[in-house]
Amino acid sequence: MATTDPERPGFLLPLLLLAGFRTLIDDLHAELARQGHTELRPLHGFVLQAVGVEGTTATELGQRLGISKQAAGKTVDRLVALGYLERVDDPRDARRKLVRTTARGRDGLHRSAVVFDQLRQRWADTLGPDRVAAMEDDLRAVTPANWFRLDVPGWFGG
Amino acid sequence: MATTDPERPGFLLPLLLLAGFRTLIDDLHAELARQGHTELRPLHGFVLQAVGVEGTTATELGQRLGISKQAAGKTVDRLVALGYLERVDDPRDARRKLVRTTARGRDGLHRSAVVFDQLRQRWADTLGPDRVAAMEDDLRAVTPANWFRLDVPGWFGG
DNA sequence: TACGATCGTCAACGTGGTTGACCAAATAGT
DNA sequence: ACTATTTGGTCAACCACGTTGACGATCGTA
Repeated sequence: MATTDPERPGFLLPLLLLAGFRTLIDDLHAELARQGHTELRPLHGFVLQAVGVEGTTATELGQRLGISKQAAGKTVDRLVALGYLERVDDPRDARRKLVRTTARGRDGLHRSAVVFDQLRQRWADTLGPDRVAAMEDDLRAVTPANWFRLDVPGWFGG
Repeated sequence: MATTDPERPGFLLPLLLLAGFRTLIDDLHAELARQGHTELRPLHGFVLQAVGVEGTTATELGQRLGISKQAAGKTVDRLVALGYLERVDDPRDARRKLVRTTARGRDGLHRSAVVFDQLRQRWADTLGPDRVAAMEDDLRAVTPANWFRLDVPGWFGG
């Protein structure tokens, strides 16, 4: 039975994980803003990623993000208004409306991937590539696989 | 100039950090609910922690959490309604209203600390104590020190 | 004493989440 | 072929959390 090291109380771990997440996301969006994507919010990037290049429907998007289809629809509305997504009628099913990324959406998506790679590289430069890889492997070992719930605002707040 | 390993794209790192954070917080609140604190939301635990055992004012709480005093006041309202906080007039300054934890609040705070220690221990059992410590040290090295902004819902969503 | 800074609160609003209800369209069953 | 059920999208009402602006009440100070 190991006792708790008073130097390393358990509550620090989640704070550090959140700080790491937030640092990456803030750095990403600072850089995206510099590259012209000033309106993009953290949430939007994840939604864009979830829509992907093939497109989806609002209902399916909701399932992917772990939120209701109504919430997904609202977020799509906003991203449509911002010019990142578009709705297209599905010729094979008049009920469905396909949600697709626009050229601007794909640009944001591509730039995000590039910046994320750069940020990871920056961490690797600071910590060493093996330490970053170890962190990823360790986190994978203690978190459910293929996890992707994006209802962060509602989850955290309530 | 290192190139990006296609096996380890940069966007995975923030997802894993978020997943780690969320896993810990979800496990904490599942256990707290089991111990009688069913109404506590993730945000509330942090607010409780920020109030501390000495108490504060809404304005100071807002500064600690990185949110406006109005937002802090609203959250205090909710935690008062839930029985975790109480407001007391400051006898030395009629403008100020001290926010203090109730007995129930202190109970939740204490249980949270215990559960967080247990969860960290569980990670140490899985990964090895050195790996958890390394993760903490590494995260500390790449995040701003003494960071504590808790405006997560508004930050992420917008 | 009068003035400026501070504390708490009220009001209005934006954003993201929920559930319930509903219509239209596709699919399944008799 | 005609119902009956399921499915996709939207509208409406609501809650939680954040924002800014305004405004009394109180404190500290010039």
